[in-house]
This record gives sequence, structure tokens and C-alpha cells, in this order.
Amino acid sequence: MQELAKAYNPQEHEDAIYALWEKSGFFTPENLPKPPAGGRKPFVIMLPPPNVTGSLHMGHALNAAIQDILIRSKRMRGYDALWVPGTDHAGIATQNVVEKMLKKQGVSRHDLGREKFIEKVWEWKEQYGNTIIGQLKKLGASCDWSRLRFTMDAGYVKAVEAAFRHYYEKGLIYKGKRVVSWCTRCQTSLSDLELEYKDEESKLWHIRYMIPGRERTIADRDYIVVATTRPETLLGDEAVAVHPDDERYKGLVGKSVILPIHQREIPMIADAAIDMAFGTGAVKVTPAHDITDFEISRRHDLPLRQIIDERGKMTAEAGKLFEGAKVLEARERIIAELEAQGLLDKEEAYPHRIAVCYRCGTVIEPIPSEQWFLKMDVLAQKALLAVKEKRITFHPQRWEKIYTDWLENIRDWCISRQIWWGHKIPLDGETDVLDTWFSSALWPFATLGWPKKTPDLEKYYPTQVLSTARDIINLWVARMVYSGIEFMDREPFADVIVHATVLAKDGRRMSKSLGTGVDPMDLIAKYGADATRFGLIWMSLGGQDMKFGEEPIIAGKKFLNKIWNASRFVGGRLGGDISCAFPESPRIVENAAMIESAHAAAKTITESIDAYDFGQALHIAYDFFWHTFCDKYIEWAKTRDDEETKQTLGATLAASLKLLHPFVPFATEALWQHIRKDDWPQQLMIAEWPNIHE
RNA sequence: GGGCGCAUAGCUCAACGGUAGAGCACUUGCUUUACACGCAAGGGGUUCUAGGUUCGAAUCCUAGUGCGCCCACCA
Repeated sequence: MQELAKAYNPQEHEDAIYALWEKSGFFTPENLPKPPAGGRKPFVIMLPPPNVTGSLHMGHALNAAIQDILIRSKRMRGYDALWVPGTDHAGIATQNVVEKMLKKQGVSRHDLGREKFIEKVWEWKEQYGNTIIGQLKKLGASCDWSRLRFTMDAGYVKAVEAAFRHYYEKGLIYKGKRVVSWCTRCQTSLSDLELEYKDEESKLWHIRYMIPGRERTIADRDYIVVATTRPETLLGDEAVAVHPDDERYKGLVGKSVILPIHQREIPMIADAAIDMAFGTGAVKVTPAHDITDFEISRRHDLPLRQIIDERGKMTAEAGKLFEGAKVLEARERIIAELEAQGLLDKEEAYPHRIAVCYRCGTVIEPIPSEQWFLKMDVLAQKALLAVKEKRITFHPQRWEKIYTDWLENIRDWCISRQIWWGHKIPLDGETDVLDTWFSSALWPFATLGWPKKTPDLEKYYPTQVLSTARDIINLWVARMVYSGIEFMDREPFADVIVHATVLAKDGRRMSKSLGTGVDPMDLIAKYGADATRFGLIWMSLGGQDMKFGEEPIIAGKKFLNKIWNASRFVGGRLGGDISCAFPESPRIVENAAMIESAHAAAKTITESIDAYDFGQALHIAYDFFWHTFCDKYIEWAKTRDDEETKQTLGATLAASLKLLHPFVPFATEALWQHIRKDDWPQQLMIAEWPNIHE
């Protein structure tokens, strides 16, 4: 055996080891050597496809480590372990990135036109889209790269079309004019889940709507007061609504009031959606520019008067005084006008949350728009039942509530987007593409060849586990569940791991804009991939969010050095004559105890992995290796020279490398390659997992 | 307005009904022939507060305080 360096240096080994793995082809289950008796059962995970805009962040790194631990341990346990990787075209996100790039060259997407622009996006995708794939390899992810997919590759386009047609023919997809959340910058509609909220120090303006004739209302006035945060929308008001039980307005319902500025008569209506306790209990109803008001307007058959256009400017309907003005300019003019006319009752400070686009932060304008919708009631029920009847379990289980609460209060899904980058809507003319999540929802089976009945689909669907971040439980997980049931008649996975969120050291979110982000690639460069994986998993105990610090990664680095040197010692002591097998009936008490400890460790590590307690599994492995094997046994074995002890020493090392491999694959494989004898499995990656039944 | 999570050693976290542990940091020794990325020994906690249940509580219950996150069509 060649001399090993005194200290483990990850940079010397990681790339070579990964190349060795890729060359062997064992990431592809069909290439695995001789199946165990009884054949191999599949164990399948679909990688949540990262956006082609992205590079690996700490959440990705943690999630990749979790999935790799599962896949590697199952592969060693004799499963056809398949981890399917891929990337997501990420509609709006990618379009925005490319638009920004073009802007630097002084070009807008409209300058280019649709076709040219999409060409640019594909170019961009080819150039940068696989950044994260390279980073996953750096991290040691044992994905089957021969099955790499993209949510807009040729086969995937077919899947999306088939899904759309299926829903359409079933009557679940319809087109309609609705008030939708509209981003005036991205020029597209957005679903509820694509909105973010921002606190704003706003004002609540109390406005007087005069009552015609000499009728009197509460407090003996000839006007009623409505409160609003958006006075400019009054130009589109079609009613004033009160609660049906509100005694204050009893006599007025069914009569009318005079809309300020335009002097239109609009009706007073009663609707149960109104909260009597808020403000004056009377609400202006603007059907075209508020989603709730739109719903009220449908119940009362009110017209839809659009006064704001998709660029966020006032339309001709708003009147000559306002046409062409931006919303905020119109607001100022309206307030000034109301004040001049004595119709501004009062204004008060009002802290308030406003919806903004999750991609660009622009304030959302609700506007009426022709859109495609997917009916959700029946599909949502299917997704709910899958969890309620325990065909799908979340880990930790409390996340099921997030999922069920959303599905129980769901609205139809607006699936059309007015952007250029995405799947074209099959029945549509030129304009729209599908929400990016419409294609992601098909991921667990579209990646396996659906709608074709492929052997892969037959063999590998359904998958076993999905591991993901919590913020896409509804955006993605719920949609995969009902899609799987709808198209495959079977839930796409049995277990959903909702992994911890990696927070900055001070407990804030990691984000580029806050400057709190940590780049996992920097950590890999500094400490190696194994140590980085070790640190992340070491911290992820009990499903709690983790405040990230480098200390556990340093602990990982030291631990790897410990493994390295223990192996160096055992290798030197046994002179290359290392056995993988424990002595059958040890006569020496210390050896028997060592073997028993190794079996016990194997058992608890395996059980912890199966329970998705990866942090606990790693702590057990660490404690076993360092404090039992090294501190006690190796120290004792130094004084011995008998065959039984030598055999125990070698076999315990081999078992330890196997148990540690899913967590720290590079160093353990490098050592295996160094100490292995010809009759050993050619790679630790496919070595048999220690027996846990003893 | 609802919901969820967390509060344990200087720091980051385990333990989840039976005498409080780890990693990092700290102290004191060690060129012990695998490892100073190491070895040995050690210091440090009335487990947020106040009640309660129990023979026994960090662990269960109630209330409070402080952080963090999510959902919602109070205009």
C-alpha cells in the first residue's frame, strides 16, 4: 500500500473520487452489480428541480445531503436506488434574469420580439442553466445523470400538453374574465402563492358619499362615510356595501348614493362579506380593482368598470382629469379634489400590508383579465384525502396542517401567465404561457416518460420520498399529489421530508439582499464537501431550523482527519491484510464487545436514517467511531498482536467506513480505494451495508 | 385576525416523566511509536417566569414574557 498523507486533504481526492463514481456508472441502477437474492426493490427520489437561474444555496446543499444519504444508504442495502435530477425552466424568474442581462446591453425584450427573445433565453439556459448541476456534483450527489431532465425538454412539453388536454376535456380547465393579481412590471397575472406582502405606513382616507334628496342617515347626516386605502379606485366604484344585519344602514340598502368626482349614482347593497366592526361598516365596491369586490359584484350583478390598465395607469374610463396618470398620481389628485369639495371626512395613519410581486417586488394591481383557470375543488379533495388517509406522511408531521389548511380553502388556480418564457397553452392563440408550477406539478411521472407508458414509469413510479423546503409545500407538493393521483392513479410519494431552514448566525433569513447569505461552494473550497455535508447534517436535529455557524463544519473536518488516521493506523498495523468479515466466534472479551458495539451502532444508525433523523444518525456514528472504536478499542488493540484482534480491527474499520459513507462519501471512498483487497466490492458506494439483524 | 415553532452550559444545539449531554470556546497537563485537525484530566447549567399534575418534571397541563415563521379578500 502506498503511504497516506498524515492529514486528510479533501481537495486532493474529491474530484478524482467523483470521476471514479461517474465512470463506474453505478448512479444508474441498471448498472449495479449482481442483484441480491430475491432481486432489487426500487428506491426512488426525484430531486426538486432547481431553477435554471440559480446556484446552490445552503438550503439546496442541506437538501442534497439529505437525499444523498438516503440514496447511498439504500443503494448499499441492495435497492435499485434511483435519484432523478433535473432543472426547472422557472418562467418568470428566468425571463426576468434574461431581461436584466439584455437591459445592460440596452435592449428590451420588446425590441427583440418574442421569438428572438426566447432564443436568447435558451442560449442563457444552455450557458448558465446547469451551474447548479455542477455544484451538486461538487457536493457528492449520486444522481443518475443519464436521466437528467428539464421541465421544457421535448418529452416534457408532451407531458404538459397531455395534462392540459386531459383537464380541458374533463371540463376542469376554463377561460374567463376575472380580477387577477397583476404585476405591472412583469406584465403578467400571478397566483395567490406568487404574492409577497410588504408592510407600509399607509393612510386610511374617510370619504363622504352624498345621499341624494333630503334623506338622513346615522348621526343625522346627508352623507355616508366609507374608509379606503385606495381612494383612486373610487372612480371605478359601482356600489357601497354594508352588512345585511347592520342596523345603522337598514333604511339605505336598495337606495343609492352619489359617487364623488364623477357624480354617478351607485346603489347601496347588503353583503355578508362586510365586517360591521371595521371602519364605518360601509365599504366602497370597486369590482374591477379588488378581488373581494369582484366577488361581491358577481353576487349583485354589478358592472365591471376598468379604470386602471395593465401598465398601472388610469384608463379613459377614469375620466379626462385622470386618464394616463399613474395610480399614485391619480391618488394625490383625487385626495386634493375631495378636499376641495369638502368630501374628505378625515384621514388617519394606517399601517397596512400591500401585495407585491414575488419576483420583482412591484406593487400588485388587481385588474380584470381574460385568464385560464384550473378548477380545484375535486383535485384538492383528492390531495386532502391522500394525507388524511395516511397514504402520504409529512416529517415532521406538523407540516400537514399547512397543506390541509390551504387545500381546504382553495380557489381555482389561475394557470395562465402573460410572459414569453414557458409552456404555450395548447388551445390558446399567441399570448399566454402556463404557470411554471403547472409543469413542476407533473415532475414525479413526467421525468419517467409519461404520458408514454415507459418501462421506467412502470418500474419507478411511485417514488418513496420527497425532500423539500417548507415554502413550496403548497406551491409544489400539494400540486404534485393531486396530479399524481389524477394521471397515475397513485400518490407520487409516501413520505415528505420538510427539511430545516438554514438561517444566518443571528437567526435572520439567509438572503443575498440582506448580505446574510453563505455560499456552500465557498465552504466546500475551504473545508471540503464531506465536512460541509457533515456540518449541515450535524446541525439538523429534531427538524428545527438551524442558525448556521462554521463550527460544526470544523468539527466535520477534524472528524474526517480522525477517520483518515485511524484507517492509516489500521492499514499500517495489518499491512494490507484487512478482512471485511468479523471473526465468527471471538474468544477475547474486548473483541466480542467491539463487534457487539459495531452491530448496535449499525442498527441505530440504520433506524435513525429510516426515521429521517439524519442528525441523530450522524451523532451516533461519530460517537461510535471516535469514542468507542478509536479511544477505547484501538488504544487497547495497540498492545495486542493476535489474529483475532487484527481481524476485528480490520472488520470494524470496514464496517465503519460503510456506515459513514452516506454522510461523508468522498473521504470514506478514498480510504476504501486505498485499503481494499481484490475480493472486496470495487467501490464502497456499492459495498454491502453492515448487517443489522444480529 | 388566525395558526405554528422556539426559549437548556459563553455560543449553536441534544435529551422529552426517573440523578442534564455534545460540538465549538475555556482551564491544566502531555513531541504516548494513527491523528496537536491529537491525547488525558477539568471548570461551567436553581433547563425564560409564575402556578398546577405526579412519589418524581427540562420533559405533561395552565397563564405570562421574549424571539422567529406562516396563513388571511378588515376595505
